Amino acid sequence: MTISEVSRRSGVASSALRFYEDKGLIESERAGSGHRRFDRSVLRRIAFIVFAQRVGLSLAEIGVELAKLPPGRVPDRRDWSRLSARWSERIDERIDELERLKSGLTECIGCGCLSLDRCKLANPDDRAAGAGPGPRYWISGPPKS
Amino acid sequence: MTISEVSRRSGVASSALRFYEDKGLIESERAGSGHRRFDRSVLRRIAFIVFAQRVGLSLAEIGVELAKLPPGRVPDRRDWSRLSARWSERIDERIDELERLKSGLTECIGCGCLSLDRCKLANPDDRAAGAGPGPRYWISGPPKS
DNA sequence: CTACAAGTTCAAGTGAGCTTGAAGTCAAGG
DNA sequence: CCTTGACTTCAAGCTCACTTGAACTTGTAG
Repeated sequence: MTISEVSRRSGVASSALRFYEDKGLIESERAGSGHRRFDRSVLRRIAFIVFAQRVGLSLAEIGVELAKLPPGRVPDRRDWSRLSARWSERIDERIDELERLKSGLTECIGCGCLSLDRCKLANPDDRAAGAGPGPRYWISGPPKS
Repeated sequence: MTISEVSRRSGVASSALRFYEDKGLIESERAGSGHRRFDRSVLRRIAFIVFAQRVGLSLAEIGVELAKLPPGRVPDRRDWSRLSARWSERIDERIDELERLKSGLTECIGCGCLSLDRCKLANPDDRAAGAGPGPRYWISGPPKS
């Protein structure tokens, strides 16, 4: 398939596909002309990438996951489901967080408890500031996750 | 409170606080020295900002929400809960999406259906590509949301 | 008075995830 | 032969959410 066909069928812009290839997330061969030719199996890979992004993984993390697929052959159902297993956890964690946020939103911001340095919801690890850059460690802890 | 105290109590870096003030998300007065002095109520505002970010709102969207708070007085419980109401929807949508992703992950990527231009899960609006930049319209539809 | 920490502004840098533009190549149709 | 359009590379640009650095002023402790 040409890059434009892959783009059309996947909904991902050609520029993004080249970008992904650059990053090693997908592969292609070259026609004599130098044009990319993609195998149909790339569509499933792209699907995985798109899904994983929605789940909240970075492209780097997605790359790590994709690297676990068997090299040299087209991955089958079981290869994919092995990868998928780790997602479920991730998704559940995220859902849990959202549930916590939802209740915190009424129980915590609505009431008077939200002093931020006290509130268990906002600050579950009781961390002081300065333990890292910006607010991004908040609520779900340091980004080992 | 000084900026460093707000930073310590909120867990948000001073630079981020200045950034938020620049963006109009928080306010301060100035001591004779030109140093910022924050009212205690800013902590709740910051809490709201941090929470809202975790829920997935951009700072711009958060600004719009915060602008709905009554001007000229410290917001009370009811002011906050009015804002919060719209969150619940947003959170629920996001949870729904994650649930869909979770099932799609086993039902769709695991099996053979994931052709991306067909799969209802990946492409619920049956959109062709080219309808926008990048893969970001995927799965949850165009960003009117 | 001297340090020094903490504050200020403003400009520039960072990283993620792409997009856009310039300049050029290649294949097919008229 | 000429145009058109799809492709190529490479560099630069963009948005978001901040961070960092330079240069400077203020407040506090000894």
